Amino acid sequence: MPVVSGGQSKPPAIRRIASLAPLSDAEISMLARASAEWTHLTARREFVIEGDPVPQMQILLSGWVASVRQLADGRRQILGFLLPGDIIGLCPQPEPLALSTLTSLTDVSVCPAPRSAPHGSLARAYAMAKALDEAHHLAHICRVGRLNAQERLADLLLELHDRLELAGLTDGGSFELPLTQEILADALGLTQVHVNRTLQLMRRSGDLDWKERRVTLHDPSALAVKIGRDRVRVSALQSPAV
Amino acid sequence: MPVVSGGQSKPPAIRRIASLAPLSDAEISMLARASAEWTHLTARREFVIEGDPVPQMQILLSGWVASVRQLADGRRQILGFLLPGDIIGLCPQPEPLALSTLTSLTDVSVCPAPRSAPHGSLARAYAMAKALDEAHHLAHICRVGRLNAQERLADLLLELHDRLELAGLTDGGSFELPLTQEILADALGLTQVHVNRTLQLMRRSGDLDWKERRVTLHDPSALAVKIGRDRVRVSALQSPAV
DNA sequence: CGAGTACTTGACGGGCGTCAAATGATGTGG
DNA sequence: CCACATCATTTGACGCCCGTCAAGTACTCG
Repeated sequence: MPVVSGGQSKPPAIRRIASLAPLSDAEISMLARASAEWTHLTARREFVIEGDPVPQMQILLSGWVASVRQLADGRRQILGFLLPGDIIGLCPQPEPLALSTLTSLTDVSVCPAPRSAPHGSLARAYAMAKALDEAHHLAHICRVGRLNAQERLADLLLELHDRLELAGLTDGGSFELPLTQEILADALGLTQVHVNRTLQLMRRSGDLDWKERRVTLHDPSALAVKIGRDRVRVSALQSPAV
Repeated sequence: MPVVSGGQSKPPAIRRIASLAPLSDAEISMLARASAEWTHLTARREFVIEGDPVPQMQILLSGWVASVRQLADGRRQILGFLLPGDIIGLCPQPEPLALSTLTSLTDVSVCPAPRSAPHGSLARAYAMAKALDEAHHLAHICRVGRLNAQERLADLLLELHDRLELAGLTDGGSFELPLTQEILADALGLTQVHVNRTLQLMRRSGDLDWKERRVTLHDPSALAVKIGRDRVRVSALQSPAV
């Protein structure tokens, strides 16, 4: 659960938001206060529905969420994943409608996102978050449009690794991946069976390991080079991470 | 080229922007004045490069632009198309870097986009434009991830039709499509050869016609139903068009 | 009229989907 | 603590959609 830890370091979600812009102490404590009002959500709940009005802006504090579209005949496409520190309902237009359904993949906790002052650092952090969202969507188009199964898997896992790293949720190349192969398949535009086969291949070639909900990329940067992946950059002010 | 016509109706680009929010007369004439300072660009020029700083915000007045990513080994993925009335360089974050390369597919004219007052209708129009961009990107993920070749083609052509309609650039189900089959292939995650074959099929089944750079969808709404496509909606304030 | 570009068509192969079933995990109640 | 249901992973056989390679046919333009 979201515990604002005693004295040591920031909780993952806040740590990640703070990495987007140099927040003031006042802004950090706004976030800390907001995260005290967290709510809980169990796994497999559709808590935002495509086409419905977008609810109050929220911060995902812990757990994983998928942004999903379902086709009439049952096919599903996962548009992206939301990780701790990601913002829900960040839409500049008036009376926004949700562009996708949000489903909790795990137990999840969220809290209301503090309103930002017009020109403060928090507003900048939100703008960066929105831009990163867009960058991830574009990366996903490329993945699904032009990469083969192995490249898709590697590329997605590397993106998730980079994003989780900013929240302090990685341990070297290793991190928790609370997804089933079927969910990966729906994200990558593949079938569950083929994802499985591709994973076997990558395990045997030593690229990764995956047991008990934990993935280990044996050499993330080598893998990134191998498939020709660049890190995401959306602003010149940004360190060359995420 | 961009002629602010004598007395009759608004030029396509302005017409489309005005469809996003109820602009005041003052705002409309700001747009008209801005469009008088248009610049020209010939076809096949990369005028924004991925990773470079984003230039001054501009309005695409006429012509088609592709948002492109090129992989190291030569594969290309087109992330989306920009049509007259679309905004270039609309990024809220500070010192933004371009997330994709912009290539003119035809001769193109652009003009600087007027700065919007903080809470005016023009700001709302820009916010809507940004939201529509996002919606189109998400639609593209689904297309490329889960639709087969025929569905991809139909879905993309329907989207382009709907967007051009708002600019007054359609004639029933028919509109100019200044794209080669190779460019369509790069957008749809297919090969040029397979796009060709798919087009033949759809021609023979009576779904569409395409000669001399002009496509005709014989029955757009029937086609939309056939492939299970909904129109894009990003705000409750929006009429159920585009 | 020749060169370039876009479109068309055919033959063939492979990556990935489909169908089906076995094996292994996880959890719940008796 | 075991019986049993449920869910996730694994594996095999087979086939199709789409990619690849190659050649031929229009168009356009200098």
